Amino acid sequence: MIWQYHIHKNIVKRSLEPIAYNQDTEALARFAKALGHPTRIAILKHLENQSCCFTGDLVEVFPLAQSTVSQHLKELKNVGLIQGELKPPKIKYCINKDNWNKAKALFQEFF
Amino acid sequence: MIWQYHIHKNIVKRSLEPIAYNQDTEALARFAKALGHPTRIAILKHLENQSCCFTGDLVEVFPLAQSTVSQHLKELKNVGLIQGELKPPKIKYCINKDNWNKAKALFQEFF
DNA sequence: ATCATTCATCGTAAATTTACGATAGGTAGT
DNA sequence: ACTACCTATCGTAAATTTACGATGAATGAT
Repeated sequence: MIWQYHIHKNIVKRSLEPIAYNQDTEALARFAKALGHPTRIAILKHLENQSCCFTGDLVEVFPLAQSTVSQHLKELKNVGLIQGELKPPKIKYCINKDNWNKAKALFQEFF
Repeated sequence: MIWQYHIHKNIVKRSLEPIAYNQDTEALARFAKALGHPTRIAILKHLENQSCCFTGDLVEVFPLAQSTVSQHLKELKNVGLIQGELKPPKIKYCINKDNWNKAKALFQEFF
């Protein structure tokens, strides 16, 4: 049964170079990915109601560590759906209308 | 410097019980997550054009292993965005209109 | 019954995500 | 300068995702 050893040695060669999809497809997937966690959806819904809020507010709303909330905010910021404004000693987060509308348009076009 | 040992022994207690968000938030996040990969977006766009297609067609379109394409299809099927119909020896995949419209409505309401 | 075709599933490796506590940084007030 | 406050970042563990090749299951044809 020596062959078993060889069979289980299937080293996978991963295609390093990512597939180049068209711009809209990539953008839509990026937005969708950012929306792909209930906490982030909830954060955005909260921001839509309040228009703006501070990190601390969210930490009180969600039963999550402050660092975890911060991480979710970072992701939303990275795709551009929100933006932070320094209001010392706090940071005020708002929806980034431009990119919000971009995302909206992409989803509308898609569906 | 014995304390270093203890400092680095920060075992994380993960909150096992997931947060209960409201139904729509969960559903929207689930759909968004499924759309959160460019390949899956591309597959759905393809299905919108063709109305339907076979797994094999997609394997030719994308530079991905057959098993990988199949896995993406499975995820789309799991959230209900597509459905498969046996057309031996192939399987014909189409968009699931009901759930597609459900997703559409959730995104529209959200934006 | 056997074979070819088509696709799903298994097993696995690497990468990424998600959560936490601990720590660092930046600003306002004392 | 020191302190208090708020938030970002670091380091890490566990879970999940994404990719592959190999295998298995189901059907139609020979």
